[in-house]
Amino acid sequence: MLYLCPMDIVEISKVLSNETRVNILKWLKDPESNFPPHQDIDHFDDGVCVGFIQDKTGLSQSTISTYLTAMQNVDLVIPTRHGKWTYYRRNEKVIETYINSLSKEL
Amino acid sequence: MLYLCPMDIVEISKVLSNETRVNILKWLKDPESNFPPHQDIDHFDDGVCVGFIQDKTGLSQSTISTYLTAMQNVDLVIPTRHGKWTYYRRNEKVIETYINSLSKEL
DNA sequence: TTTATATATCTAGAATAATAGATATGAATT
DNA sequence: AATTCATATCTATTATTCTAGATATATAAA
Repeated sequence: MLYLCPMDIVEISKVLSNETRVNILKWLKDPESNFPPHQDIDHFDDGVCVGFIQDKTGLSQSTISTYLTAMQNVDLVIPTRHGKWTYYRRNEKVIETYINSLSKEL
Repeated sequence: MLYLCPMDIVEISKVLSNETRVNILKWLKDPESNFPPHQDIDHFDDGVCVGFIQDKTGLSQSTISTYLTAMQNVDLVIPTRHGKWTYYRRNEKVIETYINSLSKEL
């Protein structure tokens, strides 16, 4: 079983202390039912493009991009570039490790 | 199994997005080894007094009192007054429910 | 090779959090 | 009842986060 260090736990908690960012993580659990189908790609294997996430939140493009970058910085999500689009998917390993760490540390 | 609503999850995450507050929660898990013995009371059944927690953090009295009040507001800790002192202990039920909720929601 | 599109980054203002000093409250002590 | 002690609350300052508009970049399309 893997655990995060205290600092990483706090950093991830910061990211999760915002309702929009938590929602994004939740939506990415089931892209099929939370987002329209992509055009260039007929699957969600690499996640969801920024524009779809932005549309769903109603916040500005720059805000959502900033959020996703923050989530990526603590490895909660993984970006993949396909042409003009960046797709973001959950990093299940880190999410699980974070919860394990809370269970142990907290 | 009990779960918290999304708003409560975010509010608790906010409290946990600060290293000092996370440390306080951790220290309260094992008061015997983290704090000196109380004078008026020879046990930690109701938790630890504010002064001891303040000493351990090195932050000001008002800051620690504010932190503990914030933790109490989301039910992470339970205060008990004995004479001049307020003792704070962990609310294990809420901590467990928070982790359960993350496991399910996240 | 200009133009359009998607995303990222920069810049800045508004909102919130961190933090401590001063003051208030509540309980014990003198 | 005046004093002391522990904690809480008020007030103010600084630091950080939120958020969006403007701009930059990277890719695709014309």
